[in-house]
This record gives sequence, structure tokens and C-alpha cells, in this order.
Amino acid sequence: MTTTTSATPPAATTAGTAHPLHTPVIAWFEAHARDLPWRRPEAGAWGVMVSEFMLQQTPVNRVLPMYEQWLARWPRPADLAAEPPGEAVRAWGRLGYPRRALRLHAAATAITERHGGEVPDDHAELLALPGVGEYTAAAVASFAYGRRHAVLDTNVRRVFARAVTGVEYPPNATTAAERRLARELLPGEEAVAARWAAATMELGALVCTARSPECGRCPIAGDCAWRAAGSPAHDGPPRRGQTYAGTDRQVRGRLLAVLREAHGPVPQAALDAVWDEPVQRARALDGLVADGLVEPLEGARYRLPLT
DNA sequence: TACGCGTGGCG
DNA sequence: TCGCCAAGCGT
Repeated sequence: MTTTTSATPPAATTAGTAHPLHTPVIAWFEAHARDLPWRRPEAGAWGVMVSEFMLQQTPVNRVLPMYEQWLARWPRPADLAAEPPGEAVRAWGRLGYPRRALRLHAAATAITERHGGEVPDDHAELLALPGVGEYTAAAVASFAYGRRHAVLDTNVRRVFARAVTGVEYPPNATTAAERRLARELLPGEEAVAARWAAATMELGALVCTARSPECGRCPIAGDCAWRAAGSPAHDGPPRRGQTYAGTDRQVRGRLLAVLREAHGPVPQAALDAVWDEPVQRARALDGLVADGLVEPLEGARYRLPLT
């Protein structure tokens, strides 16, 4: 829906890199892709970058309203860079992992200072920005600028693990073999490669999901190595779980929530009220300060960072 | 390499 | 109910 392609070329690629999965996956994408705001032309590269930061480990539905608020308030990198980092943290709301807000603010500052206010289109320059790793650099270059990069996120890794490798889940950490496979499967033609990147991600997000894949709706079910093997259950080390209850993360979340909602300096006593165990509470607060998410003031008071 | 880092919805 | 899961990054 995001483009008006007529007559999709037959998995056309430059070298001998055409692969039987290209055409059905891209055709499926043309028919079923969601109309997400960061996929519209008016989003621009900055919109794509903001969405990618927000989508790091956070579901689309929770990102949508925050994305709209951020783009309305800060339509260009320089607009965000002109405000204190604490404003980014406050506007992050309850999206989680608030260090992303700090890093997005720092990235906006770097873009303003080093790139004339324009999000760079070069993978290496993107990678040099705070909070931009291998995935995000490839995603911005591919989705915003149509460049040819293997985009390996959790969705794509799962699709490849199943369809090509024949296992239910990819390894815990991205391996060299996965990167090689992703490069090998990448269509040779730049515009097709960008389409493929978005299409494989969308297939993983909508059909080839982690918990209950809907193989009946999958355009490549007939070519899927995992199905051909009888959909064997995951075998190997357990997938990395995330602990939360009772951890420092939960304490940090509570402390930061108080600071987000306050608009002046917050006295120590207000922070002490959110967690009764003093050692853990102090450790969590120290961590927030060390991360730059909280600024300590004179007289045992705290606020979101002004610098 | 493995771990720490938020939050909330779903099966 | 509660563990799993969600477009990762930095160290």
C-alpha cells in the first residue's frame, strides 16, 4: 500500500542472486503491509529514525501515539536538540528503556552539529550516532533512503530460522551465519532489496510470529524448511528470559516515574516513598544518575537532566 | 559473550 | 496466574 508498483518484476536482481522467496514475500507485502505513519513519505528520515528508536523492544501499538506526539513537537532533529535532554525523557512517557530517549536526544544533537540537521544516509555515519546499532543503521538507510542493506531484526531472524534453516527460533545472539545468510538472500537491486527488508520484517511481525505462527496465511509456507521438517519444537538452550519483579529495573522505573511527573526539583523523601528497601533504592537512584537520566541537586533534591 | 535495561498485553 | 514476548543497544 505504501507504493503503487505496477507489474512487480520477477524477483529481478542484478547478479545471480534471485531467490524463489523474493517474489511471493514481496507480493504478500504489497497486499498486506500495515499503513504505519513512519512508512508514509511525509515521515522522512527523521520520522523513520524516531520510530526505530521507539520500536526497539517496544510493540507497535504502544509506539503509535508517542510517535505522533514526538513528530508534532519535534518535526526536525534540531527541534529536539534545542531542548534539554530531560524533556526527551519526560516525553518518552511509559515506553520503557528511557535511556533510548536520552540517546535519541544525543543523536539529534549530533545530527544537528555534524550533519547539518539532516539524518545521514550512510550506514557508517548512522552507526556512529548514539543509540544506533547495526540494526537501526541498516533500517534507517534502507527504509528512509532505499539503500541496500541486510536488515536483521528479531522478526527477520525468526523468518529465516524457520523458512531457510528449519528451526523454530534463531539463536539468542545474532551469529555470523545469520548475517551471511541475510546477505546471501538480499536482492541485488537496491530498490528490491529495500522492499525485501521491509517485507520480511512485516511477515515476521504479522504471520510468522513467535508464539503462534499463522502458516495458513504465509506466502512461503510451501517452501518453509521448518514446516517441511514437521514444525519441530525449539531444541537447545532456553531463550533468554527477562526478569523484572523485584529488580533494580523496577525500582528505577518507579523513581523515574516520579521525576517525569514532577516539574520542579523533587526532594529525596518523595523518591524514598516508592521503594522501602533503602540499599536497593539508593543503588537504583545512583544508577539513574550515572546513566544521565537524573540530575542530583543541592540539598538532596533531584530532577530530569537540563544538560 | 552475556547481561542490564521498562513496560504492559496476551495465551 | 505468570512467563513470554515486543522493529536492540552498550558495555
